[in-house]
Amino acid sequence: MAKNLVIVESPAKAKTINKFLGKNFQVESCYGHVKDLPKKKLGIDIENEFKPTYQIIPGKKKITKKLRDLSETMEQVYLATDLDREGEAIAWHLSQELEHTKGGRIVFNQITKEAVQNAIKSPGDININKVDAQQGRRALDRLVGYKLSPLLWEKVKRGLSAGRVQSVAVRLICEREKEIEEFSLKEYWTILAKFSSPGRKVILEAKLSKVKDKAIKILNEKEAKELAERIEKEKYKVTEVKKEKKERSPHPPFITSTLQQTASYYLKFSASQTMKIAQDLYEGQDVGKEGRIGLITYMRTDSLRVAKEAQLEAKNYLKKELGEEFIPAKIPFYKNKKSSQDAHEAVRPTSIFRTPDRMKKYLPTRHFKLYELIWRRFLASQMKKAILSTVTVSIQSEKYLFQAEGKKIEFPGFMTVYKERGGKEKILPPIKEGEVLKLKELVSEQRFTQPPSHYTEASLIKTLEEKGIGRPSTYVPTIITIKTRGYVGWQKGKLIPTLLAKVVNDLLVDNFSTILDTRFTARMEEGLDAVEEGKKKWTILIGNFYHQFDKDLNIAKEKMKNVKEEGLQINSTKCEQCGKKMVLKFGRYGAFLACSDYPECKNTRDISNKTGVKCPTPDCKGEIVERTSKKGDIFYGCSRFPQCRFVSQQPPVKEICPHCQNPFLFRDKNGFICPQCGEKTKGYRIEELKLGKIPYKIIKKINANRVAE
DNA sequence: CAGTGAGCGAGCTTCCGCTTGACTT
Repeated sequence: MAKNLVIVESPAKAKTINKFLGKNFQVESCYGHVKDLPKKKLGIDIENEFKPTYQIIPGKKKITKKLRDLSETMEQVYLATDLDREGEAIAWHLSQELEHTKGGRIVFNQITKEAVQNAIKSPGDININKVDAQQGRRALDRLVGYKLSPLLWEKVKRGLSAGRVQSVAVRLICEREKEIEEFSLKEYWTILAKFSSPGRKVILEAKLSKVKDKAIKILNEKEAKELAERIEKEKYKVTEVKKEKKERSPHPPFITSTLQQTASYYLKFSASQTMKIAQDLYEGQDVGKEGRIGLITYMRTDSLRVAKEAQLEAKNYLKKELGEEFIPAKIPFYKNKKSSQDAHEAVRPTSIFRTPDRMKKYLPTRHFKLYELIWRRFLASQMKKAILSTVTVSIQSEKYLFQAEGKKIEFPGFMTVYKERGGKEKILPPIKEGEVLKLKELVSEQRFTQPPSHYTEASLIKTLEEKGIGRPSTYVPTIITIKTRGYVGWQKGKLIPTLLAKVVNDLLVDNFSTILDTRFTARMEEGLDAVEEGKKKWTILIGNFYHQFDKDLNIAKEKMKNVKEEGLQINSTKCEQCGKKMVLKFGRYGAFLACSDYPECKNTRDISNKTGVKCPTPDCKGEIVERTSKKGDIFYGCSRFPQCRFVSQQPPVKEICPHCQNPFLFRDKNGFICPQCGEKTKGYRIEELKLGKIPYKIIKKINANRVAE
């Protein structure tokens, strides 16, 4: 029987460490937090120095009892929870619930035999300042969440929620939407020339970049045509061939946020899919002789740190498999962000020698793809920089400057295993300074300045992470929460704020500007750091915050618009029964218009965003309206539903049909489709003309961003 | 890919952060 108990947070970690410690040790997991504030009550005694009431989390009673019973039979009990704030609090909670914790508090931030054995040799005490920082964080989140949410139940709709993280996330999404709505597209044109070198078959494509030493600015088709005519009349020669060498460094290994972003970009995984699959890889897969083994390190981390052992292994692998020339002179070091809690390593393969090729037959497709991505990213991070050479060719006439850019990989370095965006080579034909060129063809292309894009899960997580809002374990749950509350809808992977989100966000920003500030969390963290350093009591920190918050709350209770009772006037729609104003309210099925004279007049009306687009169904007199499904997906359907059942996931685009001149098109797989005549069209059309002696093409774009209002 | 909110009223909704396995349909 083992004499000593070691408690860690994750069962997979327990299993690994069990192997390191031998027969005298039993390693068990507490599965995260075991105690917390009660769910149904505030659990913070505001009158009494914010004294928290903790209870064993209902679902954790069994595991807590198991650990307590075990602790009775053990000589030493070591608390080996994570070394971050939350881990310290878990250790503290465990120390309250167990028979004894004589072994003490031990910490390690990488799961290697040496690190764990060293930790056992030098136990310490629970760091109460760190625990207090956690208590401060917990209390603040509870106060904000459990005071703001009920205010919203009273003022807007039952079941709503607000919090330090989710409300800022919603704010970001709302503000981005506003920028997009306010963006006005500006048309501009580019001109591309194809040159040939006399006597050779070489064709060089170059972009017009300057007119009489000034940057080009072509605003419309007429200007483009006039310019093309003048360009055609001049003589051209190569005035400069500029070569440069550039180094490109590999990305650091993955942390949770970058893993989610990159898997979204390359593999089209949702953030929660990525986490689920990564969890499977972490917990272990059956891989032949080795049996069931964890393939990657822990996937919820904010640290770029890599165990020395893993770096040496990577070096060995490179030496054996790729060659010494890929090994950098110095072992790479990636510096963490200030906000990193550094409890776990970066996400990396547990052994670089378990190559994706070898693992392939043991893994389902998606698991394989994610493993390969993690494996490549890590190996790349341990490799030499790539060296690229660029060449810029300038072709000039008296008035015009054209430029062509080429790119060549001189030494691929890390790019051998990890391809990047924009990493493609473009080789220009050999060309010398002073060479006279002949203009063969001109192409004018219509373009539009593009509005900022909607947030996706991945880009929202990126922004939150950059601002230090939320933690690796909460990015996915936060997104799920704001979706289930009805604050955001889906449209092709884009996060679109609902009317509800906009109304709630305006109320919160107006009344609680401090908390809704994107820098609020960073400021809170500074305060918590002071607590952790023993410079400030957590109760004073929270007291200062609550003092102002309570004032804001009281003002808001008085003055905040009660949308639930009065509704919100959003347009000049009149009630067709009594002539009074119709106002916006939020019901079980989303937003609707109600008569402002309720309860005297009980008239209600559906709200839908009109697009001004005719229904494409033959003989249907309906109009396309934007709607939201039960699941929160945004779609476009006929206003005559259920008589007409036309639906489209694609929004109508404000572009003229080249066939019938109907002013709206829908997006289609390969381009666009006209709702009036059914004509399919690509995303552009090309007009071919003759300009003097040379062919001249005009490419006009269909701008998919010009969504009909 | 969507059909409904307001008859009445008791009881209830909610935060962020740490971790998965044990439930039923």
